Amino acid sequence: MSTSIEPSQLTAHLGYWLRYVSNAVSHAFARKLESRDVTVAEWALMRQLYETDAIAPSALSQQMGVTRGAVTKLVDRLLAKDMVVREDNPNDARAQTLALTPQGRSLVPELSALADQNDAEFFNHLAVDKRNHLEETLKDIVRRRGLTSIPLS
Amino acid sequence: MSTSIEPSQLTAHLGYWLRYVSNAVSHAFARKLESRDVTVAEWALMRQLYETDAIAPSALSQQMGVTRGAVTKLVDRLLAKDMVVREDNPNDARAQTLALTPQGRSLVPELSALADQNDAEFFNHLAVDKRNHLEETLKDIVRRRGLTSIPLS
DNA sequence: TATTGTTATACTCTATAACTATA
DNA sequence: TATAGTTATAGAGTATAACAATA
Repeated sequence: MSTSIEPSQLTAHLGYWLRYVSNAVSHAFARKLESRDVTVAEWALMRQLYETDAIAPSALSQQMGVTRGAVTKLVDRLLAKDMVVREDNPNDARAQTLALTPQGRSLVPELSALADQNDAEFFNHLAVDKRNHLEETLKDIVRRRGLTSIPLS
Repeated sequence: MSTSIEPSQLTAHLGYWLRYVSNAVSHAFARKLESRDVTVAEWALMRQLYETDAIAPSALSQQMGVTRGAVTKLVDRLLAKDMVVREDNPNDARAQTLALTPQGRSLVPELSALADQNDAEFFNHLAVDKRNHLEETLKDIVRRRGLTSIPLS
């Protein structure tokens, strides 16, 4: 089922289209998040914390697929916004745990609604089974990511 | 078909997974491109030029879904690397046309091979029909992008 | 020695908006 | 006035690598 969007076999790469769509979706989402003074990466972190409250930064970095340094920076920002708390681990003076503040926790559903709205703009025209397919396929790739190289430094 | 990756309805967003996977794929690809001294965005531009040689920067920016300013910067870099040429349009002194140099053109298949290799790492475990589905769905979204907001400034 | 988290540094990618030259 | 392209500025997002503290 070739279309005018695919003029050459040489340049038909899934990674390319993935990046193209992801950039557009994330950019539109960033605009929506501006109203709540949250960035996309901050949202991703809060979303993860919402699920696994409380968690060590190192574990979070692995779940998010980014470095510990990146987590440090995001958390610094979210601390300043009173969205998360950082606590020392009494059992290991090197370790910490992160958790959402009540304020942060209550914001997540609002952000989630914006994400739903953003999703709708980009994916609602797809048939339901196509949408589900896309979701399953993406998660399938995530499950496999151990096989490939994501920075964990 | 719920899995441990989806612990909450509240946080099941396609945009989230798209970004997660896209980041991982692009990062791994960036590492591969380093050996040719090309970045991912430069590759995207060269890929587009490969298909529509020669083209105006403004048209290219629309095809790529980025601003004209972004194209200017990428082209500046690719000029320095002798990958593209920038020519004045004799019919309109404001306009230009961009094209790949012979060197740039000959590099594209090499980069394409790296992209294939990268795709393989992330998508080969998927059944063929799932992979095709993913590609079609992504292109489907791109076709619709006129409906949503991509910066064109 | 290994691990946890931080920090310094440096990119890439991209936008916004003002600007210049031309139409 | 409108359009083509440039530029100045800024910020998000992220990595790498060295570091300090602790285990």
